[in-house]
Amino acid sequence: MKYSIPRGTFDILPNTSYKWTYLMDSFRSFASSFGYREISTPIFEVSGLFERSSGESSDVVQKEMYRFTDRKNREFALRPEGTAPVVRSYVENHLDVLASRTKLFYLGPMFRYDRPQAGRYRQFYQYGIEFIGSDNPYYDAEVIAVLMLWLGSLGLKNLRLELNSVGCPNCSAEYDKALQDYFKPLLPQLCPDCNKRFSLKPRRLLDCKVPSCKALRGGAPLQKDYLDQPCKEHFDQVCGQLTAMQIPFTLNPSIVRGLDYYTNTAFEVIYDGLGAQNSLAGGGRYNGLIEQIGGKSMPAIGFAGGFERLLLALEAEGIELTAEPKPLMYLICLGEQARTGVANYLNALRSKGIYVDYDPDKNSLKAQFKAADASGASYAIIVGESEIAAGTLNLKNLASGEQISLPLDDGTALLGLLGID
RNA sequence: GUGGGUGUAGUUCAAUGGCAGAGCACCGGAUUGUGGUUCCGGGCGUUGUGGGUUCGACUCCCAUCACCCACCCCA
Repeated sequence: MKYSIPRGTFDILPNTSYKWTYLMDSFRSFASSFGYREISTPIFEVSGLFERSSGESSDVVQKEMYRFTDRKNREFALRPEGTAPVVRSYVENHLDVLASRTKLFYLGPMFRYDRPQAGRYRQFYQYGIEFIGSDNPYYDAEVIAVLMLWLGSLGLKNLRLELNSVGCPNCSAEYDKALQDYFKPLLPQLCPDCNKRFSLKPRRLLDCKVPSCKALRGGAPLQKDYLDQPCKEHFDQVCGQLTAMQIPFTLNPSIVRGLDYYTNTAFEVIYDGLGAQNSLAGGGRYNGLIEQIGGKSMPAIGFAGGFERLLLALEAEGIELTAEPKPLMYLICLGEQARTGVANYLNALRSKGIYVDYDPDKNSLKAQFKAADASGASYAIIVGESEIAAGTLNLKNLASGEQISLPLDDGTALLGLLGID
């Protein structure tokens, strides 16, 4: 019986896994220097956590969650996003008592039952940070800065940061009403999806892609005209902070985050040229979420980004962050006696962190040299019967062809020569 | 969930209803003690799967599965 991988998932094979490792390490160290510390939560949680936080009506909850019950009929879901679990952990472990400001980052797989597409998978990997504990607009800018500066540090150029404020529960309700007033007479001309959006999430009317719908929203009321005074001030200050940090952004009034918990600042990083799924990362403020999940009221802001799309973007710009690891040396043996005599030496080098390639099934000198070249090794170590007898080895520089003789010791002679200790 | 496209060797692709092939990769060899180039040799693969039409199907039809792309949604 042959098995195949579940739809919408992928294996990270050795020929690309090193890129993933590099990116993850890079994110870890970048976030760390801004004071964020790693948190890891389970891959599944009680379903109610996501229903309450993301919103019962959100697509993620309605049709994209992988749900299951365990033997005692408890209802769980594979996590579709990272913020709710982090906040759950924050509340459950009383991190708010330990410090008034909490800076967290996370990495890991998320799960959504979507139709797979370019840049969209059913199991996908996200990186993200969450800042909890202050409504200071500086932190909005800091969170965005971590994201933009990190992406910039990888060498990406064609990025666009789009910014909006979705207001607080008070003023956003008023805005929704204004939108409905505007669109109500236009309903017969709008697409069926927009007709659903009208009552469910009026804001979604603003980012429909149907041309006829696009044409009708020219005179729609703008969010910024409906922000109340505190929300407006907050947003202005966020913009000011970003400008001071020299992080370019564009205002986009139609940015609507898909999950219900967002308040005030909402942003998205767009990378054109990835196909339809052009959102590299997104996030925003969620001042009401912590209380909603059972903690005490705490302002917070965060973002999440997708590794798959990031890798696509890097590839699109031809950016090679790191090369596939290659062996430093290739061990060539002639004869059984040499193989036996060199086994311990091979282990000694490898134990000291030297990547040495070796294949005991290849016999001819020619085949072993071919393998050494193919492996990309810089040096060949050549040992035959006469070397064993003399207690020496030959070290050959594969690029220059230069060859010298060294003692077959515990590796110190070789490592010393190469300046590795 | 809806629509369009595509499934042939490890891979990239040929084969117009009439014998399933090539490049690359891989393995072996050209006096098992000095490589990369070159040369020679090495492929019966359920043509994604299951049905159907036909004397005959990789080719046409139906179904199904998978992948790609788009809608939707979002990372």
